[in-house]
Amino acid sequence: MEHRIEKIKKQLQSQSYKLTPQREATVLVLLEHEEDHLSAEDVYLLVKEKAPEIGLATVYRTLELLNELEVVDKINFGDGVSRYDLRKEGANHFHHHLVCMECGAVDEIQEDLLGDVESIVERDFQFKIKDHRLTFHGVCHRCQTEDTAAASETEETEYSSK
Amino acid sequence: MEHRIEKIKKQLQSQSYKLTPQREATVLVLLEHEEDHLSAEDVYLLVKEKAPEIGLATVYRTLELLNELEVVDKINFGDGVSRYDLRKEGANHFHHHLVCMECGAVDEIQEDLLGDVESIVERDFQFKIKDHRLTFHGVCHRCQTEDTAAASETEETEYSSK
DNA sequence: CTTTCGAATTATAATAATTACAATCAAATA
DNA sequence: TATTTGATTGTAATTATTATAATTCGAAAG
Repeated sequence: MEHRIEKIKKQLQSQSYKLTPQREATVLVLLEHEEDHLSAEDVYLLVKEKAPEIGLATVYRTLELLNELEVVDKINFGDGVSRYDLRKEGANHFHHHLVCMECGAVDEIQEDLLGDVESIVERDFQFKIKDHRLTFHGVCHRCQTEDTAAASETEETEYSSK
Repeated sequence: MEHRIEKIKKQLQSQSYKLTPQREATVLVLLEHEEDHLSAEDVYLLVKEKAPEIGLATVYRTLELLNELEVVDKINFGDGVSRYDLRKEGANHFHHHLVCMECGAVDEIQEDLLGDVESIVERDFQFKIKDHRLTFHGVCHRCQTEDTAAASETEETEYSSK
């Protein structure tokens, strides 16, 4: 964990940015919640526990910066907020997502899967691919088994969808 | 063109919704701009030309309704606004997009391409896929040829997301 | 060690997208 | 015709995000 912060620090410094305490706290929160898909507001609240004096605008700016450095990916699942997802170590492509339409859970797929598709697209459309976003919407394995077992118990979603 | 409106009308009626003049004007605008990826605001301005008395809230509501009926797909390219994309006639899956990081153009891919990938995902993750979103970010064929022509014009290829 | 300078941060204000609200209107029904 | 129901309107409210201006911090120079 420690060396990942070091690495990010070097990335920042290579572009003459600094790893300020606020930025460090933000990165720490992201590392500790690698599995989740936090919104800027979520990150803000969590960082505040470590560094209560931080401002929301700083969190936005830090996330923006980390996005430019490709440390995090900004993603939108259509619920009105942007979420920030830490890129896996050594990953050269953005991972994919499975969004459950019933419980709201978001699972990740680390495997590439798109290699062939990308070759086809680059050839047929003469489009130089730099990045991709692939999200499947459907029913996760948890909800499938629940559904067959207990008919339809209203399940609260993970995200507070306004 | 006329029969597509008829079809949408029937879809509405089958769920006991009505094709009101405002809804009809909105659908018409969508049909006339099938190639584009309009935001709610864009649609509003265009519909106003046909039906000046329409309100923005009605446009939002109509688009929401059409989205539920799967007549349009709501999509977000990360620029802060939702865009509404008419589903091709007879299409049973949402089409894919190529977003150019240089000129901002958005091209569409109608071919499926994901059949194999979806089989793998459904099997390996026991995830029942209902819908998908696939977007490639990169450089479109137009910008590629421009780039090679005027190779050393601007070194800056940074993509300002806003 | 002190001064200086520029980047970073803060609180707050502004903007932009979207949704909620309350009154009005229109078609459908009795 | 009177009543009910659903749709629309303009506006207000809410939410996410970005811009601003003043302040602080930290490294480099003296």
